[in-house]
Amino acid sequence: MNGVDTELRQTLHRRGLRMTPQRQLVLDAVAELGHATPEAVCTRVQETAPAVNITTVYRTLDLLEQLGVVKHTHLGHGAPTYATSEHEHVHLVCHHCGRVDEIDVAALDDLTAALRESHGFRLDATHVALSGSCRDCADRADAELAEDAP
Amino acid sequence: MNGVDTELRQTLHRRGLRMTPQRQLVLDAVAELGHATPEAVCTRVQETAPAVNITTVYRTLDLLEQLGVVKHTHLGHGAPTYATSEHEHVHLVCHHCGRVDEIDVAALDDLTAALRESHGFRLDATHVALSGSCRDCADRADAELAEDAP
DNA sequence: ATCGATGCAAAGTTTTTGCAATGCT
DNA sequence: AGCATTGCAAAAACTTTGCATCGAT
Repeated sequence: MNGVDTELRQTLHRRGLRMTPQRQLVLDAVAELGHATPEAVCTRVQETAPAVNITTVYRTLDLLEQLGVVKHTHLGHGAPTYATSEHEHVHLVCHHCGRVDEIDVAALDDLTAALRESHGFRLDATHVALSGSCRDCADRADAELAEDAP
Repeated sequence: MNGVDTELRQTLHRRGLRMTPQRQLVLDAVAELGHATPEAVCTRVQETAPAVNITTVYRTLDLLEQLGVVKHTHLGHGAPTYATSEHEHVHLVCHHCGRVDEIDVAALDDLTAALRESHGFRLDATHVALSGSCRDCADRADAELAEDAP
């Protein structure tokens, strides 16, 4: 029924690990939520299975990441967020309003190539968010500046 | 004697705030350490003044940041790191070995311009680290792959 | 003398760990 | 049945808050 779950079951079996309801639910939650904190994943999972402990969510997220099924991203402030590996993108986080936009990884291709050439550094563009001001907050800041010194 | 401290004293006075030994020490520690966690700053400060509490370090770092004297950066994993505003650079963090390199902000100028044009997003390149593999870890990973499939 | 700054202790958040009980295969 | 997985509780890591005391101006 769910291709992602079937794939996960097989991946687990290959390593002698087991498929459990909790793991299904966590993976489903991550896939649905797009990019979610462990806390958010837990809340979502508990809507279906209230008994699932947040400890299990943390452990499952770690496991799924080791298996390459999900990846976490640091948005800058508090908790990391998890998303399925297919859903990879670069995050633009506004540190004024907290808004998160997503852009294509290709936007960093030039930078990736340059860093590799100049420093031997292999950039993982999806692992960190880029921080700054979104259009709205930047415009608002500009407007306020204009008031002070017209 | 120390220009940074004198400047700080004046900045504080403008807002009716006070210059204290603790604030001097915290600022000095941040300047010396380059990019340091609150914990590391505290340790450094306590080498000179053992009585200084980590609470004060947190409070002082927040204050110094509000004043624009220091800025914090999220390196990806645990605690944020603080550096003086003059010392701004982009961090390259290896998530295999934890190594942190610094590169010039200019390396992201093209990206900054592109994001601003395409999304109205004003990138603050110094606020987040770029994550990936450093040259050594990448080479090591390549070598191991070559062993498995020669 | 005033009022901001500090230290201490305690609590809040987020994440990890140990261990007995559970349940997948 | 065997052993991975889970839940619970406790600890660890990181940060914030309340309050009485201290000290810069």
